[in-house]
This record gives sequence, C-alpha cells and structure tokens, in this order.
Amino acid sequence: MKVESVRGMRDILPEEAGLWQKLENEIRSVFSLYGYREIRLPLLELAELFSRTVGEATDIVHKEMYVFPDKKGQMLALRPEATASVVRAYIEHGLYAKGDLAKLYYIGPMFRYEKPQRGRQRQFHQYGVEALGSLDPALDAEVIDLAWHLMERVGLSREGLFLRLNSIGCREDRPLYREALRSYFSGQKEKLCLDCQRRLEENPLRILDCKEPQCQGAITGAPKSLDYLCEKCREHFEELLSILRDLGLSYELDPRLVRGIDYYTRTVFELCSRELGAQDALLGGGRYDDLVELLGGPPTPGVGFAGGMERLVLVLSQNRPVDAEAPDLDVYLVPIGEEGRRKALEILASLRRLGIATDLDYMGRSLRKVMSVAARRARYALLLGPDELSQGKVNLKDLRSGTSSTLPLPEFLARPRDFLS
RNA sequence: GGGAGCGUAGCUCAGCCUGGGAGAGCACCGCGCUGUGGACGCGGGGGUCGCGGGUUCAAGUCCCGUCGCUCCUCCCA
Repeated sequence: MKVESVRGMRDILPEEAGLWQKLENEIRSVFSLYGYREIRLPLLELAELFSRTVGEATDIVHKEMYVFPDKKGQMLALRPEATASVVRAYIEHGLYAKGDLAKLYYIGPMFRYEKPQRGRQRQFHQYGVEALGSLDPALDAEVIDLAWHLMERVGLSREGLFLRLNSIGCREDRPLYREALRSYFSGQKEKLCLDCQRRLEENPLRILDCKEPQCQGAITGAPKSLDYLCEKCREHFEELLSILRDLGLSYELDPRLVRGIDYYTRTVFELCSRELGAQDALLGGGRYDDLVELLGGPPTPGVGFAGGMERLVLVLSQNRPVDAEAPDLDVYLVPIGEEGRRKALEILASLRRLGIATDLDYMGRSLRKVMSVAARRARYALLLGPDELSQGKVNLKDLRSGTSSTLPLPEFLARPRDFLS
C-alpha cells in the first residue's frame, strides 16, 4: 500500500488550520449577524437529487460528480454543492410549515472530480447561505450585502473586489430567451467551437460563458437576457439595483453571466477578486424560485450564495504573509531534576484544570533545549528546581521580557492569573 | 478533456546538459554552558534521489512508462 492521500485530497496541517479556524469563526459570526442559522447536512445524498436540480447536462453532474452504488445498489453521490441538500432538508422536515422565512447557512466539504490545481481540490470546502420563502428583491440585496460584508470582514478591501450581476429571468422568460439565443447562434454556427455547437442543442445559455477565442465574436453580439425579462422579473431586477445603489454597493452588469447550474432563476451574481487570475470568483449565487417545487415541495422561492474556502485562504495568504506564530501556551513547565518532574506532573494537571494552557517536555531534552522550546511555545516558563521546591517556591520567568521572579507555589496555584498577564 | 514544467533530507533547493563520491542552507539532536531560551562555535543523526522498466561495466544524471504536484486552458467556489 502506498502511504499517500488520494489525488485531489489534501491535508490541512496545524499551521494552516489556524487560519481556517479564524475564517470559519468569522463566517459563522457574520452569518448569525444577519439572522442565518446553521444546518448540518450529510455529505452523501441520492445521486438523483443533484442530477434533477443542478442539471443532467451541467459539467458538475455530467462529468464531475462522484457517483457510486452502495451495497444495495442504490446510486449515491458525494455532494458537489449544498443548495440541493438544503432544499431537500427544507422539504423533508417541513420547514415551510413554520410559515416564516427559513434563513440557513452551512459550511463544509464538497466533492467534484476535476483536475486538481492550486485552490481547486477534489474535496474542497464551501460556506453558504440560503433564504427560502420570499420573493422580495430586498432579500436578494441582503444576500449580496452579506457577501460584501463578509469579504470585508475577513480582510479584503472593497476596491479589490467587484460584483458581477445579471438576471436570467423566470421559467416563462427562459424558453423565449433560449430560442432567441438558439436562432442567433444558429446563424453563425460555423464560427463556434465544437463544445458550443453541442451546447447550441443542449443549453444555448452555456455558450455565453465559453472562453474560446473563436466564440467571442459571436458572443459579443448575442441577445441579452435582460431584454427578454417579463414585466415582473424586470421590476424585481430594477428594484434590486435600486436597493444596491442605496446601500452603496457597486455592481457590474454582465449579460454573459449565466452560471453553471440549471436551477437558477432571475438574479445571478458572482463576487470576484481583482487579484486572482482566471479563477477570480470568490463566491457565487442567485435565486432559485422553482427549486423547492421541482423537488416536490410547495412553490417556494429562494436565494443564496456559496463561496469557496480554499480560494479565500489563497487570496488572504497572498496579501499578508502568514504572521509569525504566536505562542499557543500560557505556561511551559521546566522541571529540574527528578523531584521537579514529579511535582511538575501535579502542577500540570492543576493548571490545566484552572484553564491555563500548559505543557511540558516529554522528550527527555536537556534543560537548555527545554528552555528554547518553552520560549517558542509559551509566554511563561515555570521553573521547578530542588532549591525552590524545598522552600515551597517556584520560579516564574516571563519569556518575552526575560525577567523572572520567585514566588510561593500555593499562592501561584491559588490564583495563577494574578501572575500571568 | 487539451498543452507545458517539476518531483533529490522534515522544509527550500543545488547536482542532471557533458553518467562514476548524494550535497548546501534552514530545521532537528548533542556538547561548549549537568539551574535558565533567543547569539556564537564545534560535532551528530537523518535520503528506497516519486514509482516501475530499459540502455550501460556503471543511472539522481540518458530513454520509455506511470503516479503526484504546479502553471496555462477548460470549468467553476
């Protein structure tokens, strides 16, 4: 057996995990700030859940989804995204019956079988929100405001970000627009790449975000979805834009933004970084007003977004180099001699019970070595030598300033915080 | 899915072109200093040279294959 991880799977080691924990905490706290509550979902679902919602013809389902039979032959999938699961849970547990807007968030691993590269693994991590139950454009605006706020909160500047925005209309508009695209692109079929010639039949919307140079000419003059919106959808979008302006959130209308998932309706958006290359989207989302009904629930509109943790970590560590690791311990015990060590084990257990992060050397290192480890790991060293111990005292050394003081052990153990800053 | 580059010590990498000693820096351990860290000096441990095959008297070095990572493209988070 080869001792190595599976392709596309990655270990996040303690040094990096610190940043992940910080980010996850920020994300959770901003989500709560907006009234979203966590939902924890299974990583495994029926494969059909995704093929029906995300779309059979999408890249995600068609070539990137991990699908396999379980022992009974049932087709299961490792989730490639979480919105479908959220909606499944929403219907399964009758959350709509509460008659209120359901504001939910999640954070966790997703799986897509892709060619791995930096910032894109086969197991990756997404955080996201979903608000189910309202068609109010103010809710679209809230979700977008949340996205901006979150990015700023984790340390990205407004100037380094931009919002791509579009509306692709409702299920009444879509066939009209689709036909418009189909007839437009049919006229110049020979100019399109092979993929796009196929897309022309399957889903002409997808031609719009094709990056092939040869397709660009044709795409530039393509009909825009905004010109095919019904009255209601147009009003919805106008209202959203107006609220965004009131909130001072800038946007760039991008008629080519269609996104890679079939369930979207009306509003679609991506919040992107100016500092990333081709993979510049930090998070993306939009409305999915037909999704609940599609899965057998009552007609219920929804809006949300999902962002990638890996990409966020990438941008953040790109900006500022990983700051020198601060000592994670309050106290490092430095016993001297056998007697000191016995005593150290007792003190260790006591301090930990008092909530003081404490550790000691288990490697049999020399005193100087233990001191150097102490300096790296902790703010204070507590030296336990026979001389002091015989008088019931210990020596506390501040490893930052280098000053030390001798103090009675019972007094220190009674209120250790009085001696630690 | 298509194209390119790179895999040598825990880490960063040199060595490969022009085949013959497996190396440097950092990290780690010990000693100078057996009761006190960050400096310095001296010494030490650690490598299936990604893996498999081929060429050769001889392969880290040349050839083929394979796996992995990285970059571009694609896709998207």
